[in-house]
Amino acid sequence: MALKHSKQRDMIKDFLLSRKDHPTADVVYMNVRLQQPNISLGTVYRNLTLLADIGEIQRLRLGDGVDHFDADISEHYHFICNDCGGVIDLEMDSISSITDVAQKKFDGHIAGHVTHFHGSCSNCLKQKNQ
Amino acid sequence: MALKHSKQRDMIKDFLLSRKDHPTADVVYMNVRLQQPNISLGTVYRNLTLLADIGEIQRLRLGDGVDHFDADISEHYHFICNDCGGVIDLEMDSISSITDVAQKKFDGHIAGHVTHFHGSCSNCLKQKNQ
DNA sequence: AATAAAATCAGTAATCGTTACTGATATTGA
DNA sequence: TCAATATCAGTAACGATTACTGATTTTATT
Repeated sequence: MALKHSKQRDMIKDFLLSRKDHPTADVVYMNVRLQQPNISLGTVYRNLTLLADIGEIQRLRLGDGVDHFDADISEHYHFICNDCGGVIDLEMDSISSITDVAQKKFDGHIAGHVTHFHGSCSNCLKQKNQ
Repeated sequence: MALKHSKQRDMIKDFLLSRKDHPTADVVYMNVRLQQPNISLGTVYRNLTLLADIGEIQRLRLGDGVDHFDADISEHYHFICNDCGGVIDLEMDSISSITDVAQKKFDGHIAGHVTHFHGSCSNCLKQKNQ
């Protein structure tokens, strides 16, 4: 039952730590394979799921049908560009009070919320205005 | 190019209107099939997508890997029970100001947000306390 | 260091939700 | 009534993810 150390898991975590763009399992696979050519896609999926389960990384479901992964587990919010599909971390004040707003008239217990924002990133805005 | 009327599309929309629990495509399929036994699952998917595209229904991505559909297109928020998986409409004050909070330090354009809440519904809370 | 239990692996097959294709059918404007 | 075409049922294909299998690593114990 105890977790054993694995080189593959380390490489996956290290790769995620090196990226700020929240890659998908497939992107992780393609990149880790550069250093570890015979790693299996199943290993990537298994370790991403394991790392997310033990809380070392975050699994992001941003509505594009593909899971993204983020080694930054601090509470923060994401922006998805409708035009280029890019994912960007947002620097913003806390909105955790929305949980209280939702709790007010609800008789169950609200443990948390999932929020992300969408629109056009500054790069795509520039391109449109030309 | 013009949209033609279809009995199947009507039945799908009517079924969605009759439900408050945001069913998945498969649930729509199983139920509409009771009245229209030879309807195809592809037809259900195609019409759900079409209805969502023209804004007559809402497609909900709640993080469980399956799309849910809602004939109520007014702005409202959803609660997903971590225990039973049920989806419930929340009655709550507007939180649309979170878009402004996110916009403040962001140089792209934020068009909107996607939010849902999770925790334990009142039914599951009761069962745990027994 | 040698050993043994078991976690992890690579490789591959299977699953699941969804989409695309095809020839037949239904709807609609003329 | 007719022709154009949107929609259909049925089925095959797809992409993301998970499960399976026998081989390999890791790790605690000698």
